[in-house]
Amino acid sequence: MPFKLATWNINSVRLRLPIVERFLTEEAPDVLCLQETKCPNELFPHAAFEALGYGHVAIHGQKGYHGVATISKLPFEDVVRQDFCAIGDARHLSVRLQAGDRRIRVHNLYVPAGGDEPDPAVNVKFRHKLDFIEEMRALRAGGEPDVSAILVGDLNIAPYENDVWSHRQLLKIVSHTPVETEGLIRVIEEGGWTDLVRQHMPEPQKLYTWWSYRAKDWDAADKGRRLDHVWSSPDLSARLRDARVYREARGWDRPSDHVPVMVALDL
DNA sequence: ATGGTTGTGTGACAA
Repeated sequence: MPFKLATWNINSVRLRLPIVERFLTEEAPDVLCLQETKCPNELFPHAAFEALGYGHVAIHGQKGYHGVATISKLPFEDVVRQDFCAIGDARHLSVRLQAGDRRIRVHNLYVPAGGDEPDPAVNVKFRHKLDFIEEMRALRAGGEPDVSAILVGDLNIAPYENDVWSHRQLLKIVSHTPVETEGLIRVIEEGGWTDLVRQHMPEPQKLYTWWSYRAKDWDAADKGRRLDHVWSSPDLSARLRDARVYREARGWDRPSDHVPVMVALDL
């Protein structure tokens, strides 16, 4: 049995419980990393996950905005919540677990969206996003001796040309500007990470994980972006068996604007 | 260029 790990920006874990339960039942990942839970810690729906066999849940939530959670069939040896940019946002959570013969650090991240104006001088949200990416450079695939690493999440950046519906038309749109895409690729390269989804489905294949709620017909227009990512250390990328984007989840009842992304590793 | 939708928690803001 492969080790399966998924990431999903759920846009309210409480409102989306029915489709999260559907995904867990149908696909049975060992670990599911959620972003935008929008749920204070004391209101997190633990019982629903426990009932499906996910007895190990680490949360980092806040009221109203942001929030990440890592839901697992496997126990955690360690949980860390990092306060990126020191402003108290719940945007990072990492756990260490044992899968097969590996110990794995799993980072779950929700990178700031960055607002509409891609100019850090006039838009503090964009400044925050660029600062956040800078701080991510400290996350290394080989950060701990004898521990493999996975980094997932809604990184709110589509780094490659075919991660957006039109490279040319999105070059000045936040999520695909050169300062963001180059910054994220530097995090990948300096950190020793491998983009598992692109390893499995290389450019120039178009790949999207997000479609705006604002489009009249998201499926027909298909103006998507690949904002959700799964990276790993090289020892794990050598064990990659499968990577999938669950496009169909965008059409489920009361969907998130993001869909799940899952990898399977032979461990 | 503009406006389009969704969620939290019932306002204004974030995405």
